[in-house]
Amino acid sequence: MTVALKKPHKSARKPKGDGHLRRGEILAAAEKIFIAEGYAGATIRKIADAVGVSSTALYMHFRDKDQILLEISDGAIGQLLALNTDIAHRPIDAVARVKLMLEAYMRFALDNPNTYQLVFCGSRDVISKEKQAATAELGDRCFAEFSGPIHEIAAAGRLRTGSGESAAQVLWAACHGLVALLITMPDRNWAPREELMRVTLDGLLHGLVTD
Amino acid sequence: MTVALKKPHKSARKPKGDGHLRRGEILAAAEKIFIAEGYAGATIRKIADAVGVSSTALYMHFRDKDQILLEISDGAIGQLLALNTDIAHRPIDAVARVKLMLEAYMRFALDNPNTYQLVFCGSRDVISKEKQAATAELGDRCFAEFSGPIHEIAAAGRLRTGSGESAAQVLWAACHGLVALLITMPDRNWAPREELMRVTLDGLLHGLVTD
DNA sequence: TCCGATACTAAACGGGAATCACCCAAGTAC
DNA sequence: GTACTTGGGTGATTCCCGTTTAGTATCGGA
Repeated sequence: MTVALKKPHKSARKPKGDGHLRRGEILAAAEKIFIAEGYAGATIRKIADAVGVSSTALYMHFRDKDQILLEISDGAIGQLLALNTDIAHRPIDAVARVKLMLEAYMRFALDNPNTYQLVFCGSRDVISKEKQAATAELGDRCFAEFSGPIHEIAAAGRLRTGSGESAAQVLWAACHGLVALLITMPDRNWAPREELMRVTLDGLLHGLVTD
Repeated sequence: MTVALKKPHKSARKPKGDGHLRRGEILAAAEKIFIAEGYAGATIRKIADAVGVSSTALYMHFRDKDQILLEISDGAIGQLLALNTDIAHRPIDAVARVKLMLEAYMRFALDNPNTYQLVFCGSRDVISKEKQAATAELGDRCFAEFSGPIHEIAAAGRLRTGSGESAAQVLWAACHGLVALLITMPDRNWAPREELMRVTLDGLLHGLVTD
């Protein structure tokens, strides 16, 4: 019964994880490595070593490497979605909601650069399209949440140019561009991040939305 | 003397490329494959096969795979730089020059998606920082060329908010974001590209620059 | 007590980039 | 002509990757 009585097996095999405990262990280890070393750095073997298990064992719990990392990303994107829905329900001006959402989006990206890259900069080179299904759907819901207030603004006739849809896409793209460049080229001579974010938001909102 | 007299060697070895001809052959083959299949698809072996040479031979002419692909990118970015310098010297309003440059930038990206991704979306995962030296320098010169008219605008006191430097970076980032998303997520429900580009440019310029 | 399911393992596969030790042709010096 | 150098070429090898295969230890239940 007690652990101490366990006879040493001939193999150094790790005992079964009780229940679905092992799955969580793998995700936790993978997340740590992924955050520290990015997609390419988080190899199956490294993750397995960190858990103290053979690389093959990961395939008991996950279909492949991408599933592990996308599952991690799902968690993170879920947080982003939660932020967005929270902001969406605040009783404030639609423009203010848009601003808050985009700010939250950019801070999220800068706080989780590897996750952000995996989900939003992932070329089809690195990760195949079909596997992204679940994560992409979460991203869609984020965007939908964000589109809400934009369409309110459009419906109120406050868009200086373009449709609500294109305005939403452009706002998203501009913020994406800023954080993507900050993440992938961190050594450039950037103006202070806060100012860049402010200029992006103020500039675009002032240019797109009439008072 | 004549080629016809050449005795067949025991090996099917490809004869030496005269002069530095082989180097060009490799670049041409690599470019074709890279454009068609992207970074991961352009493997050393595929390129070597296309040239009709062993994979090892590529290392006679290039330090590693990245050097080949970055050299290709240099050519493309050179074109972009030429476009920018051309526009820079036109006798038109600074705002108009900015607009033209950004438009040219976006069209270039959409026309050369793989090159664009390699240079501007390249995570450190995929391609190490030091190797980017030459290409990054070209990119810098592009940005410098682009910054010129922006600083003119700033000097004329026509900037509604932020410094010239931050305005330039924000404008670049916004355009980057748009094309990066269009390239990496081509299947989304995008508004027409022309409208997205127009709304981005009109919106931001209207928001940042006073008449 | 045996049995099947489950969670694990070592070993191997195939394919990437890069390197190794060697090879051959051509030029040049003597 | 003969030796030496040099530059472009090669097949085999190394190392790492994700993934697969075939086999093994352990456990819950009949």
